[in-house]
Amino acid sequence: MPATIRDIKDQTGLSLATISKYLNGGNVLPENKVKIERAINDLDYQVNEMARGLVTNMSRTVGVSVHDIGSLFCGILLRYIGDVLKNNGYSMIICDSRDDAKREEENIEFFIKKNVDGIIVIPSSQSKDFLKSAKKNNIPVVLLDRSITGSGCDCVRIDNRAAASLAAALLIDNGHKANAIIYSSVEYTGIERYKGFLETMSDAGMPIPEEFQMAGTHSIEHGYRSMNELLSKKNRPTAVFTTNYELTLGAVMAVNESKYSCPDDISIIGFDNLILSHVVQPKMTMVVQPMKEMGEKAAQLILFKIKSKDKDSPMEYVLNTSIEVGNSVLNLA
Amino acid sequence: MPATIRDIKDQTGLSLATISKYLNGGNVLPENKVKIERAINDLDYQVNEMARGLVTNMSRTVGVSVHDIGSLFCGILLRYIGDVLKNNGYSMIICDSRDDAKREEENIEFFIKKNVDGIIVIPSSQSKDFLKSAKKNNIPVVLLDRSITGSGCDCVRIDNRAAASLAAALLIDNGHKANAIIYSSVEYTGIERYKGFLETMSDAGMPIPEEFQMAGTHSIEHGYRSMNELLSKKNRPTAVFTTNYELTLGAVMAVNESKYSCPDDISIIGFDNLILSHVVQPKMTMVVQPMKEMGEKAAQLILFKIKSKDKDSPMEYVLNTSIEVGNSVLNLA
DNA sequence: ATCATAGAGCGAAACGTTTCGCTCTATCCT
DNA sequence: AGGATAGAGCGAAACGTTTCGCTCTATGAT
Repeated sequence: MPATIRDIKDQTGLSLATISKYLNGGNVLPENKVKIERAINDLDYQVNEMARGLVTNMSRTVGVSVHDIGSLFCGILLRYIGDVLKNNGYSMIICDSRDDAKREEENIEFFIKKNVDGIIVIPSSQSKDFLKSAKKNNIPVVLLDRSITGSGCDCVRIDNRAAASLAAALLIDNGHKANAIIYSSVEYTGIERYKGFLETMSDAGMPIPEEFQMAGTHSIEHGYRSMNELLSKKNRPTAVFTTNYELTLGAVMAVNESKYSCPDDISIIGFDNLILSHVVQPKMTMVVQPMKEMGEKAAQLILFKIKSKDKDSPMEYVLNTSIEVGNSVLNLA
Repeated sequence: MPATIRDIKDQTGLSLATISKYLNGGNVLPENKVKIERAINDLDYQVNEMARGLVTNMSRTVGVSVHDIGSLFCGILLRYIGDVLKNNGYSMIICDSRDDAKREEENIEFFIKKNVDGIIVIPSSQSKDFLKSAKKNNIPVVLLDRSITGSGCDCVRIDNRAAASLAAALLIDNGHKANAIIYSSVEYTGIERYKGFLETMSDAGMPIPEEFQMAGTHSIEHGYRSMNELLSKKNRPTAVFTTNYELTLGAVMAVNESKYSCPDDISIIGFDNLILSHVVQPKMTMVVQPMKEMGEKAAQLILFKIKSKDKDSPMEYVLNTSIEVGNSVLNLA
């Protein structure tokens, strides 16, 4: 039913090869160009991507596996990724891994079955099992947000240590001397932020005591429980750094439900400025990541990898973070 | 490089037709079945979906256009849609329309260019322009969450009037007599909720005065400004019904920043129970939609439409809502 | 014993592109 | 004027499946 290149051949009298050449950006005589364009218009022709894919072995599709499609963080990244891909004629097929390494691996298998040209992963864990099948099928992979140690993969992320240092510096500037950190110890990202924070504090002569280092999972629960624990101590910290969105959420919940208030009784500096900062009271002070840049860079990078088919040494883009100042940190200085 | 059906033919000595039949669930002799399965394993064979698609004219792909991929609401729906599709061997390609009718139309065009078998739309507006190209190409469309009047389209949604009635009934039960509504007057959904709320209140002998009917866009801003306006009135309402997630967010922000507090000075009943209800103080009372059921139903429906290739009269699934009770509504009774 | 029938297998055509290697024409240089 | 060259066009093969319509065998009924 839909028009094919053959219909265009019939209307223009040109050969399939010439028309195909035109469609793929090759040079044809101006008069022929006019003819072809008219025919395309008349017939409402659209390239059959499956036929094209069969020959070229390219689907013009990128698979994106996100650690949690229900998270705002991923949603925002997906927006920017999608924009770049679409503008380049690529579609994105999305799978949710729900923070589960096994599911993540299945997603990659699924992508391969669907003949994607490239894969972007917002990893759910440090597991690199999923890389195997991608490597085997020679499909380029770009990691976004969280890198995986020793993966040898292309990656777009922030400098997590530096970001945590920013947070530490801000607390120091505001005169806080009893500081705590609630972090995720199950991820590279979280551990880096932890290291950056501790190092900067130590360098400033204010090492963080063990009991103020709250390790745990990447979850609202961990944030919630840890904050409760901190608040119940005899010597409460004056400030807490929560190293990701979920932890920040949980910590804020805990404070809101307690008899204490922020920032008068406890200061909080969070991570990832999403909608949260507009709705909770007081307005949060947060370390923010350049979401737009991250998403766009990841998309551009995977497109480049697809086109260049290269074996170049993996690239790593490390983007800068900044602090958005709200009212959740009290000035003690 | 990857194995083809021809390699299986070589290893088993069977014909292409027989192997294809097996792959598509047809009957073959038990001994041949064993042979084929062994070959598939040995060769690590995977069907080339593009070749298959070229013949069958099916891509086993569904396009999903969401009104805002950055919204939690869409993220959650996408999770459930994705699960069902993937379990059925279908991939979903996602486009964001950012609440823009033009972009929505472009998304559909894009889907068609990509040869999707079916389309799910979480519409961004009442515009039905985008339906044209889908109809022309004979691709089934399922509307999710928001129906479009006169579209004649399959649809999965809640009964918005009934949902609003629930909210009204709860306020009435709690003895509220001065009630306001902040709603989106630019959407069918919002208008239905408005009607349901007003009707139930009228029936109870408590019609909502004009000045307590806050019409506007579907946005945090509208919720924020309207709540501020309501709070500044001499005769404040005792309760406010906010008819969607963004409006609820905005309204809560306004109250938090004001000298008033919820629920002591003003009660709020919101819509769409997302993470918000856990983090804001007090815990919100909300009308909740059955997200899982909605997503899954929409996916099942589009799969059915694709398979049955039918011209049946459009189906409409209307799901039930419920109320999740928190502490944001004061009992005056 | 003969015939009809059901089930399984097969060969070949078809799906709609791209691409390889060739021919042809027109241009430009010497 | 003759030869080299660049540019455009073309025919045909190839990509990896599915499917149509046929043949063949084995079974069961008469």
